[in-house]
Amino acid sequence: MSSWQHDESRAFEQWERRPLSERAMAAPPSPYLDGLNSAQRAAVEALDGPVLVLAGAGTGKTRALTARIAHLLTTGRAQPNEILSVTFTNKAAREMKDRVGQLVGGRVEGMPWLGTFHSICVKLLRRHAELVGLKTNFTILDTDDQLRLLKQLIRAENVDDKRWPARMLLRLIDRWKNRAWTPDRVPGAEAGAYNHRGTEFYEQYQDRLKILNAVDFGDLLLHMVRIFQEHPDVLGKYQKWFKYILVDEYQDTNVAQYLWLRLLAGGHRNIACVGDDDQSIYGWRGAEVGNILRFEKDFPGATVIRLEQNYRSTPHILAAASGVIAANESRLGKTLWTDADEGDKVRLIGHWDGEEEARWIGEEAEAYQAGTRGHEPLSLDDVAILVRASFQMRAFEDRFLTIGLPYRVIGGPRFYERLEIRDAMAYFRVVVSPDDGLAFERIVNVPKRGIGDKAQQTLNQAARMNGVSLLEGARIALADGRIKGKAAGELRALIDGFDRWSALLKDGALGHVELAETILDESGYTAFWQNDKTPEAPGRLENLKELIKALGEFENLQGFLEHVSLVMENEQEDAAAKVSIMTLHAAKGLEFPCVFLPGWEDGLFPSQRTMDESGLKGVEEERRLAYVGITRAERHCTISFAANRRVYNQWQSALPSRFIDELPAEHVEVLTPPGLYGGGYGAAAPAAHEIPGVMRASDLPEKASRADVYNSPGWKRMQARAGRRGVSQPQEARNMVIDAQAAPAFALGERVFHQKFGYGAVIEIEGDKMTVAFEKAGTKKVVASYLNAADSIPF
DNA sequence: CTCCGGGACGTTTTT
DNA sequence: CGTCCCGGAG
Repeated sequence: MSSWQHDESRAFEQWERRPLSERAMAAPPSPYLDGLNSAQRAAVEALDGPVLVLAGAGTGKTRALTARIAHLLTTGRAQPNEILSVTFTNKAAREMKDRVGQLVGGRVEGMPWLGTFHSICVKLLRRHAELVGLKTNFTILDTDDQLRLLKQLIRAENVDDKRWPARMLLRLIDRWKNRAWTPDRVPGAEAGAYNHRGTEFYEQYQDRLKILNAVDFGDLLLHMVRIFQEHPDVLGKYQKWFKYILVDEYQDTNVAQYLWLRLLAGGHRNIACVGDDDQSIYGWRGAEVGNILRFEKDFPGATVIRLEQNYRSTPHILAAASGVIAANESRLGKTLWTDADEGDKVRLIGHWDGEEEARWIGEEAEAYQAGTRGHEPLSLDDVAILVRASFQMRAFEDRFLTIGLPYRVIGGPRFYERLEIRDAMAYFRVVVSPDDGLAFERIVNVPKRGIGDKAQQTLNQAARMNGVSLLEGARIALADGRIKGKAAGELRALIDGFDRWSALLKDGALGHVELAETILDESGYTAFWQNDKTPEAPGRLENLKELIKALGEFENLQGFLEHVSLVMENEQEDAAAKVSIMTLHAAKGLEFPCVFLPGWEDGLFPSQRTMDESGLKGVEEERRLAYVGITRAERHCTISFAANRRVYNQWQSALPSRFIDELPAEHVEVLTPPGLYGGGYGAAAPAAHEIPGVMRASDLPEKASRADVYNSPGWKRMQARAGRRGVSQPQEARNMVIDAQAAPAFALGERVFHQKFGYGAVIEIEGDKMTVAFEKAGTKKVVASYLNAADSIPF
């Protein structure tokens, strides 16, 4: 953490140690104001009425936001529990809590109402659940549960779920909930949706949720909006209680969130929204840029503050980003500037194909690391590759695995989405909330108990006929003798298990951690994975252990379940320096000294599908994504594209992205593709251009041209080569850098284990490169340091 | 219940 | 070219 934060908290502690009389005579110190620029300061001090802070990328938004909270607290305007402060992600919430804590010297015992929209809504909804027909221990369904539920409904209506997939219906309902449309308020224009039965299914779905005592993510907001609308007394209470409201990433709010905020701010209107219309990249999942564009109309008399001084990137990078985003029509408009040193131009390079692009970027990353780019050596942690779509990652993974360049993929499946975690959670859910039929259904036959489809149908029937939960239905079916034989015995044992565990939960005889372990052991779930011989099994057991460990940090099972469905993340810190690979979406909010932006080809980026579905609006959102990508870079930014790319293993050619034309030429250095031009581009030092220390949007850039790239000698050579050979495979990798570190010794024929490919046998050894015949993944060439001896993997 | 093969599909994703 | 899902066969 930077030192100013420590200094400030120390100053505050000193202040608190002074005698009361002294403190009463002087204004409290406000060290959190130190070092803020005037716009940031304005954003901190404009406390009353609606405020919109338009915070460009890298302009110190979080700093202003946290200082604002510190200011509210220090001036005594509000107690910590009277500030409602909303973010989108848990990560953002955590960061804000940490930083506020540092600013006010840890004096604040948490801030109960600083959190994500969803976590705050859960808290509120638990208090008022009965107002929407729920019990206070309702469970939160995830996408998987939702899909299974919808599938049941669809099948019950004899609808062909091939033609009308549950996914489609789920997306539809999701969209409607994002817009705060309850089934009765879905506009007529949407009547044709899902074969004219969309609203009907929506209604059924909501009915089922109520019976299950469950909500989905959308409901968390929707229920609260409804409660606020229908119970003015409840709303009034919270309007008074939350004296100040702060919202982060306002451009990402959907209609339901907007309504929720507007209702809560309806009294005093002390609402401060921070956001950047140019970074709105979640329109496809319901975010309404309109919310931020309309702010001044929604909240008349609002103060609008622009944060425009950028502390992250060099002028060239900023100019490139500004040049691109300037092509968008609907924006509030900001002019980012910096007084940082000029730095490198944004580099642009075209490649023959995607594999060559990956190869080149791998070498560049190594060159930055070694410091042979004419700069200070960088850590691999400082290097990021940001792609439009996750399938692009594979080319990089393959390449980096081959050359032994350490990398990490950010994103991917979350911890709580893993099979074993969800199974374990389902057991806990039934114990905590016996009405949760979806959870019961999930594990009734996991591990295998001989309770197959037919038996499950019987259970469902019994539950429905008697209007009870699935668990109760199971009891009835057993008593009736409708379930017989092996299945009956197993089912009885399972139900007895749940009764026993529920009793243990109630009388608290066992700590919840022990209880959880008991459940997993007695249900046979742990043994199920211990007996499993697939390569994934050890990892899964490991994850279960982690789950139990995490459980220890909570007071009870319910709190934990909530945490896992709402919060739990999958980031194990690991010390080794690695190149980061992630999507542009995942990169929002992050920054790296060195950024590579590959795959800038029309159809890929901007994505064809977005253009087809959303036309110009879609292109604008893609352009904002480009803007987000470029503005992640602090000092080095390299954009690249490939003329040919293998898509579903077919070669396709593409034109460079239209966004490349929008890059201002004077801030871009066009490189010549490697291996074609007597050793490359490296010698060409950038001409020393005069860059004003402060950039304005008025220096509007001439556009770089695709022609620049096409006319480069390297490109022409590539074309010539293409003509000779037709569309072809890329050339074999040339001599690769051999890793100096000693390779672990493996014998020919030895059984080995690889994190990604599983088990295999070594069939060829070439220095530190092993050719391994993997049992599942086929024959691959990999670096020995990625392999373990198979017998060293614990079972 | 489990296994295998045919067929469809193949952005972005948080909570 | 893979992967995933579903349905039918064993």
